[in-house]
Amino acid sequence: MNDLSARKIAEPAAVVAWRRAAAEAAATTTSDEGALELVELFFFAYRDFVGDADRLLENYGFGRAHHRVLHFVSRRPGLAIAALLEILRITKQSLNRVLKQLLEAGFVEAREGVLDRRQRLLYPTPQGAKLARDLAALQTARFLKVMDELPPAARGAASEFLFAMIDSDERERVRAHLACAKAAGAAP
Amino acid sequence: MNDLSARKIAEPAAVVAWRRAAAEAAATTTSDEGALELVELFFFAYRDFVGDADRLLENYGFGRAHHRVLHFVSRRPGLAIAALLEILRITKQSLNRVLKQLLEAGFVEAREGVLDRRQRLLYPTPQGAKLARDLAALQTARFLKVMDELPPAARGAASEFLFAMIDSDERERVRAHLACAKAAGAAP
DNA sequence: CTATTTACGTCAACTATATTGACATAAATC
DNA sequence: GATTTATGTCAATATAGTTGACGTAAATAG
Repeated sequence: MNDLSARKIAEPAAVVAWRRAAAEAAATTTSDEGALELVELFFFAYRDFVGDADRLLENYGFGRAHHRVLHFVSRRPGLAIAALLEILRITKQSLNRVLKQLLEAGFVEAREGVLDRRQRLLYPTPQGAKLARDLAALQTARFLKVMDELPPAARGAASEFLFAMIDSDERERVRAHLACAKAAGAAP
Repeated sequence: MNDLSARKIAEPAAVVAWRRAAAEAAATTTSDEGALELVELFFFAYRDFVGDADRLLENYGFGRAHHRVLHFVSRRPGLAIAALLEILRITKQSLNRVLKQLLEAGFVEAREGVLDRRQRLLYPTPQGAKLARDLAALQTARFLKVMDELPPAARGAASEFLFAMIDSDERERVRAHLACAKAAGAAP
């Protein structure tokens, strides 16, 4: 029932039907009704997207908050507290509780900054890096499957679409952040 | 700074640069690194997407939970409790707190089911319908702006992409739900 | 060199959203 | 008449967040 290889064969009926409906709805311009559908689709898509990781996190006694911290620390090793707070948009008090747990459990470690010794730069431990990879694998698997299901022409569009959904005054920051993460990920 | 009309002219630099990068990254197949970027873009996009509504909800002393209930009740008037619980994937105890507040504040009303008198069918009051419209307007505005920024060929792809992101065994349900909401919305 | 600012930690009280578990009621159904 | 179903409710608990106040060490401005 949950077999991935079977899905490709068993499921396209809904996808095909949807593709037709979507194409009709968005043929020329997007209507208000079409936009309302997108609102709901976005809600359902995000719900299922985070659901994958939630189930794995339970085994470690962690929640979504831990996941987000571990993810961004792993993607950007050497991240300072302030930078992390800005990404997550939470208060330092809220971060501190989950971060402390990750530090104590040995999934993240903090090193004194070399340029600025007030900073505590965050790094994943080997254990933390492994969990981050496992979590990321679940989520990238969903995207890779989606890309496989989508017609090739629509693949780049997904990325453009998501980027356009971000507040315009935040996009540069996000782009810089992604570039930084890409550089960090390429090294080891 | 937050002027919508100005954005169209002031902002496309980032969008254009991104479009090129996205096209390159997803030219043939989507790599693991590309999928990781999508994971983060999805996070940031959702964060900003719900942020709009959050600010409006504050004026009413409501939170996201109230928003979700009000949204689905407004989109599907006559929704039964059990159906709403399945959509939201929360427990009835959790729903009850939020729903009670919406009922007391006069944004939602419950009527006894005619076919099954055990059911409490939920309807938005005129006041609730107005708030739901205002909230939806914020979110559809974001989508409409995005669709405007995107090349026409990419517009249908957004909908397809989001639909494909939903758990495959949930898609039929979502599709049915959307069809129902569309029918309800078309009437008045 | 002193004064201020910055980066961070921490204690405390509180809110919002969710959970599990147990029990209650009325209506529908077998 | 017995059971299942749709819903409500009380209680305890967990998670994730908030505001506000205060502390400390290091960087930086005067």
